[in-house]
Amino acid sequence: MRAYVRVLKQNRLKITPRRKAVIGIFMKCGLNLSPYDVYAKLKKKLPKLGLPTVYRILAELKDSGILVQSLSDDRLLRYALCTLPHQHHHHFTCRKCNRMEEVDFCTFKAVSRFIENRLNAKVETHQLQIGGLCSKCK
Amino acid sequence: MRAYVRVLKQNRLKITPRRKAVIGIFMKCGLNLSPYDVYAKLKKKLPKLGLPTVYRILAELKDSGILVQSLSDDRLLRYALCTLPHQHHHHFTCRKCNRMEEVDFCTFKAVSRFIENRLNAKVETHQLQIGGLCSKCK
DNA sequence: TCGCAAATAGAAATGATTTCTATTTATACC
DNA sequence: GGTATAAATAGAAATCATTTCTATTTGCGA
Ligand SMILES: [Mn+2]
Ligand SMILES: [Mn+2]
Ligand SMILES: [Zn+2]
Ligand SMILES: [Zn+2]
Repeated sequence: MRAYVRVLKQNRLKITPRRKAVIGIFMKCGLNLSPYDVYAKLKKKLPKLGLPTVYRILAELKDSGILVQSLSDDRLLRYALCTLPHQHHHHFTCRKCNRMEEVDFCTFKAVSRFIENRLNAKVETHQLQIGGLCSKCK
Repeated sequence: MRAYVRVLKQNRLKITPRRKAVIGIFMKCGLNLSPYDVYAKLKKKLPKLGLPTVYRILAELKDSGILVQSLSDDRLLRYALCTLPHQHHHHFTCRKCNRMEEVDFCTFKAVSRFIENRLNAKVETHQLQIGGLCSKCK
């Protein structure tokens, strides 16, 4: 939490109970969570919490690099903690427990070269979603 | 078009003017289109066309393998023609003209091995979105 | 401690997508 | 070519995740 507070300050975001609570939820369960998931998990401790606040905080934490947003098949918003901000990598998501893990390995350069040669295009971005079963769930 | 009609029949879908028109739009412009894009492009020729019909036809054509659905950052539905159905490959999308091109090259096996060794997880799926500028737009 | 910009709650709006139902249409069969 | 039937469609309405708005509260620098 100490480190996250530092990141909040770096980004000129005030250290509010809501923001700490949202980060706490992710630290505790380490899952891939939707805004409503976060809202539901915090509703007991913070009965006055509003859903728009959760949406805003999640977006801010993403912009700060604390969270990553995952594009899932259902096209709903989902976020998870990222421990390697500002460093190119990918994420593996368990389809059963929904846990997300860092994948600090990328072979995209070869694909990029293939595309630039074959299609004569300029490759700028790539995003990889990896799914399966984590060590606990398989 | 001939080939697409065959695919429709294989999937027990009737050959209707709407379905042919939707396929025709993709054949003509070859872009990555949202349901509303398709609707707008067809509204002149088919003034009575309804948006729910477009949504349904796009989903059917995707299920038949004629179209692929792309996950874009805005999380809206988007479809494009796929000429390599039932064959593992990826797609490159031009951020300027929105054209989509086949990328019949994949280096994911190495990433998969890395994950299985490092995380002791079972990798099942992967999806790759590639963006940049096509040969015409760059 | 005080003042103020930032953060929040709650209500409301938005807008993409889906559902529902009555009507129309493609096509298998004669 | 005509007919029966299930599939397809239009149009209205519902759904529901997400965003916007505004009055109130709060963190924190001075
Ligand atoms: Mn990460
Ligand atoms: Mn394809
Ligand atoms: Zn798991
Ligand atoms: Zn282009």
